Amino acid sequence: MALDKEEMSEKVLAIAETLLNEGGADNLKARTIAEQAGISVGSVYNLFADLDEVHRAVNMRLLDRLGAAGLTAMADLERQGVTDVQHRILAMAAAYVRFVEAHPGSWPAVLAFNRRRATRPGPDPYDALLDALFDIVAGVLEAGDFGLDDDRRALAARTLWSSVHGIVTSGYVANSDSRQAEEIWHQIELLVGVFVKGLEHGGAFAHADTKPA
Amino acid sequence: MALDKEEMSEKVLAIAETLLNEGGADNLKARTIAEQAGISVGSVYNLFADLDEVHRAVNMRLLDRLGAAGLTAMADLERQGVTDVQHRILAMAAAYVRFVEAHPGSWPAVLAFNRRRATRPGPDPYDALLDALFDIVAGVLEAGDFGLDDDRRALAARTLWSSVHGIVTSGYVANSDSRQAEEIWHQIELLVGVFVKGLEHGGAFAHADTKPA
DNA sequence: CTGTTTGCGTGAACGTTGTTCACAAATTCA
DNA sequence: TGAATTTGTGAACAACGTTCACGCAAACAG
Repeated sequence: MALDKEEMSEKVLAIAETLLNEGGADNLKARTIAEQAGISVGSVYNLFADLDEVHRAVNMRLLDRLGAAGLTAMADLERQGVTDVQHRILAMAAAYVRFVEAHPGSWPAVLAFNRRRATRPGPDPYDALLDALFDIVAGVLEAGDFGLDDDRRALAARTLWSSVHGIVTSGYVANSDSRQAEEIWHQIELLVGVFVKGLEHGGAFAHADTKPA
Repeated sequence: MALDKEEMSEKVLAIAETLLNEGGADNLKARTIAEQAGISVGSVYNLFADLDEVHRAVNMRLLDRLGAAGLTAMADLERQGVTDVQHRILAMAAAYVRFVEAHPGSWPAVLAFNRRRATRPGPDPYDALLDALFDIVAGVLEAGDFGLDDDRRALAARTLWSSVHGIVTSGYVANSDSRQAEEIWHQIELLVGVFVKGLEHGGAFAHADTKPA
């Protein structure tokens, strides 16, 4: 009858995700988790080393779902026979925006947590998940045939996606009016349009001789 | 002999800035401030309502300095007679990157704090400072003569600067290797190059008919 | 000059947090 | 069944933000 260790971990993570989404990182408290899960505080620390591990696990799940949403969006467009690069990038961005909007509290927590982590040894599962997103974008750019070599295409993918990310996070810092959502989408449309046009005209190779000091 | 109330506030802010820069937001503790400033905990709360107000004040100073750095960079280029849009945008971005690199601990704290604040009534001094940065970029774009109306130019400025911001923040989440700094600058060069090329070829008006669901 | 008022610095104290740990219960093994 | 091992428990600890009754010193009134 009693829940398995793994099942209880899942329950704890589900509770943690709800708490994060409702009140941000400060709302993730050991005692609240224990109470809502029907276990004691000590048991939480029996399942996870500390709250950081809980937070990390929740973030992993979120990033996993985000990657899946991106892949789904791409698959949908493929089914419709859409091959236009601009359309596909915009669809990826739309999936990203939808995801962030669906997790108003926990997505900022993902970023804040990710920024706070110390330099750890070994390959980071975090980076692996983010790289998966970059790879999707790079795949779309590959179909665009802009005459980019692999390195330059990967650079362009990271640049484009970091830019989308910046627009979304900059846009959602303040009040989340509906005007805000419109502004964000206008910026994304402008970015993607300009980016594709720029790549078509070889802007990726336009080097200026200014360097940072 | 004893410090003025204003002088003590300055001292507290200087200490707070150092603490934030060294250990992030979690390192801003009332007792540490009190100890280093040579006053009691209560006195800190006599000068500031709570630690959030201290953090906010530190962030204001940082944003102020960032705006000043941007203006200085523009003035320097003007003195050299540089009017090229790409050069000027890159100089702005370089100033931004330098600033973030100079404040490895407190700049993430600015972002995390800014993201956490509740919807407050009235005009936000935060937004005012950020708008000042956008205005500088918009001014540079105005000199580019891309055939943009005011609204569209403002949108382009926000888009471009949010993108730069995204590249910088995405790049500095993990280990701050020197390779990381190079990657960031490559992305910024690519972004600005593509952006300018895209604007020159009317990419800002290239609308796709895909909309978010 | 003295008594009063006002303002500010003080640090003990409160409530809440993450985390630990000695112990009890339960489960597994021999 | 008895022993051994694992798992669950909640009281206890340290550290945190924040408050507040108290005392001191300066400013003011008479």
